[in-house]
Amino acid sequence: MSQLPEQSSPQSSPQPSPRRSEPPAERPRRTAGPPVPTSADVARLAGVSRATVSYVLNNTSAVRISEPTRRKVREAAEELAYVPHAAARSLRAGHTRIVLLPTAHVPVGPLYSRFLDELQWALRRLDYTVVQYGSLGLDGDEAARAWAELRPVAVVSLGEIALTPQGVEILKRSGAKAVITLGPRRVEGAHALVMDQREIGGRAVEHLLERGRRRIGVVMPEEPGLDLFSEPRLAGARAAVTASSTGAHVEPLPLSYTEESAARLAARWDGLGLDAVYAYNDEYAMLLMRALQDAGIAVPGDTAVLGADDLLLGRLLRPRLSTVRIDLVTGQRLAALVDRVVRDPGGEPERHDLMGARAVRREST
Amino acid sequence: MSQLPEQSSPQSSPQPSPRRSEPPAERPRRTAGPPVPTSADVARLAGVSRATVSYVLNNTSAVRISEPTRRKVREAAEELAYVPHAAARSLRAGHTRIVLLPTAHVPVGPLYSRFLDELQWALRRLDYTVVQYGSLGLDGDEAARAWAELRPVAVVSLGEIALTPQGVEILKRSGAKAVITLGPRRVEGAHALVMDQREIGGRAVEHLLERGRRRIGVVMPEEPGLDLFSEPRLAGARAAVTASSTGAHVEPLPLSYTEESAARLAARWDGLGLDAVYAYNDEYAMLLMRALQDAGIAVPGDTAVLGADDLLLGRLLRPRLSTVRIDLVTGQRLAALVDRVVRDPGGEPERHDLMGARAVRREST
DNA sequence: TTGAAAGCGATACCAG
DNA sequence: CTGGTATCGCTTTCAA
Repeated sequence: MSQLPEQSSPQSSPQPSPRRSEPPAERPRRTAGPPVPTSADVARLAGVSRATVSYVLNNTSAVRISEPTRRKVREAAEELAYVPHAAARSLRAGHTRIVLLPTAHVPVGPLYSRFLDELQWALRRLDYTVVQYGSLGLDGDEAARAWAELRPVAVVSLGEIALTPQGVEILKRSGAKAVITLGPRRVEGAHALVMDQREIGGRAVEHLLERGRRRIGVVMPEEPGLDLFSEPRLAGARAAVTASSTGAHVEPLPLSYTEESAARLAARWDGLGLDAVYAYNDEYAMLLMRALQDAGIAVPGDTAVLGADDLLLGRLLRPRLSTVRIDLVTGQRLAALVDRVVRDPGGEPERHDLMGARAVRREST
Repeated sequence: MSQLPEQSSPQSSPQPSPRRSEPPAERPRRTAGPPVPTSADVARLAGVSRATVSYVLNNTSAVRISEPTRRKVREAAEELAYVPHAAARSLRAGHTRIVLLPTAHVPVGPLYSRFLDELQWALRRLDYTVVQYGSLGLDGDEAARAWAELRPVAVVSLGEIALTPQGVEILKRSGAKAVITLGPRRVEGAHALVMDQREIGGRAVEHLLERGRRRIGVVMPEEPGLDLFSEPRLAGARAAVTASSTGAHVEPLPLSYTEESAARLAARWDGLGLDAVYAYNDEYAMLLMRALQDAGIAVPGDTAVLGADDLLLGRLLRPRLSTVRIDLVTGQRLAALVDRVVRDPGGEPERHDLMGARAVRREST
């Protein structure tokens, strides 16, 4: 089974007087395949102790190892293609450097993608191991428990999975120094950073009010998972109307991302008596705008259409799509924040505004 | 620094006469915070042994535990919010159920997103732990080593990170049962499934030839990372031209995803003498089509424009965008494949065609 | 400068 | 039916 000579007889090197009962030479734990080299294998090949191997490979500064020894160890490691076992290491260390990012859906949109890329890159530079944990179809506590098994030092929830206060508690008790919500949800039972989606809805409505519109539709995507974003945006829209004391009206408009759904909505548009619509984001806005135009409704003449995300594609339509531009925090800044919280978990849950939003008028409003 | 009483003075308690050198009450391994409960804690609270705890919590069938004991254990676990330590478990077990998906960029496009969601979901149902490992800015072997540290049972590379034959070797020697490339690259040194991007370019050109076009531009995105996809698509386009023996011509057209770049390309369009363009995907196609129209070039009159991915948004432009529809393998099928290879790693590296592509004519060609 | 050995947490043997 | 206990791979004192 094992082809490595030194594995064939574990007790070949005569042990003067084995106090403990000799295990009967059976170790077929690994279902098959060549055995994975361990630091002990490296030590054996290099003719040194495991401790020395560890010192060399980790460049331990507290200890001086002769250069020849170092080379022998490195060469042995190279030859065996030795890769340290992260689980064993972190078990021993008592902690990991894992930053866990739960993901349900891969977040949509180039904005989010870029942000994620930045975040990962910055965290890696801070020597964290970034792990996105696929959590599709797990509910709150179930998910939290699954994440906790990995003993991450930090969890940055992008908001696609509902993180409950109990979930946060589970994570913290499993050793997570930082649990950070980055999304539409309010602060949970613990450390959390808020990316307030309401601001987007607010800016959208303010813009439409400035343009003189008073009966405002707000598109609510029917796709699952998006309500975490769309609900707060609607709330923000409502708040903005109230604050404006213009007596304007906000009307939620369910819409799914298909041409049929858009056409159906457009068909009953006249009956709705709206003079503007904030369409959740640019994609829904483009879809709806086309449907409205096809139904003979003039944009922005009869109805203003406003998106969000400032996609390049929105500029390709005629009229060019007005939008709410979202300035996300840079991944680098968030990474720094994660690092700070990890190093000093004591602080109170802070509320950071990680997002700015402002309307960009083009031609559709 | 630490506010925990037992931490305040490590050597304060006088040591009477310990038989063994008493570890001086110091275990500040965990930098601070409440200690994470272990199965030993659960055992203590429940008044049983750790073994029993393990049996109960894992529903070990080979052993019968009385119902009262079970309840005690469960309650203790609940009370302590006990979560098993994945590292310890897999260390003991000698293997993990981790399927590692390296990610550099979050893949763009709804097609890919849906596919990833499906894959994750299906793998979870097969009881794998899906981990996306952020690998931005790691080169081949470096990345492979980092992945290998987690001892994944399988690695499914979506093709954003260049996986070298050595990388594959490293992974396999670290115990990975299945290493699967799913992308434009050819089969590596090991198990690999091929998603041949050339087919897309091929279908695109065939469609344009059928429509009577002979001088065909092929957009090559200048964005980094995309060349892994665009190069094979171009190769496929060339192959299709050759196979057709129409004497048609293919012209690569560098383009970056900005209006300026598109405008610049459109400005020199007449000089290029092309009567069709396959624009990599729908997004680039939409961008270019608008630029061409703004430059007074008729689509499809003067030039046919073809995208790929069949995005909904392509139908919103006028003329509606023709496209190459890509039928990706379902995540479920790939998950099953992963599972099969994991269970029987012996088989030869297979080459599966995981993708179909066909042109969909709308109005732009 | 190097080596021996104690554990980190969970599991699965083998006695009782 | 339950409880010791050896073990996985690695780091880190402590001794030599």
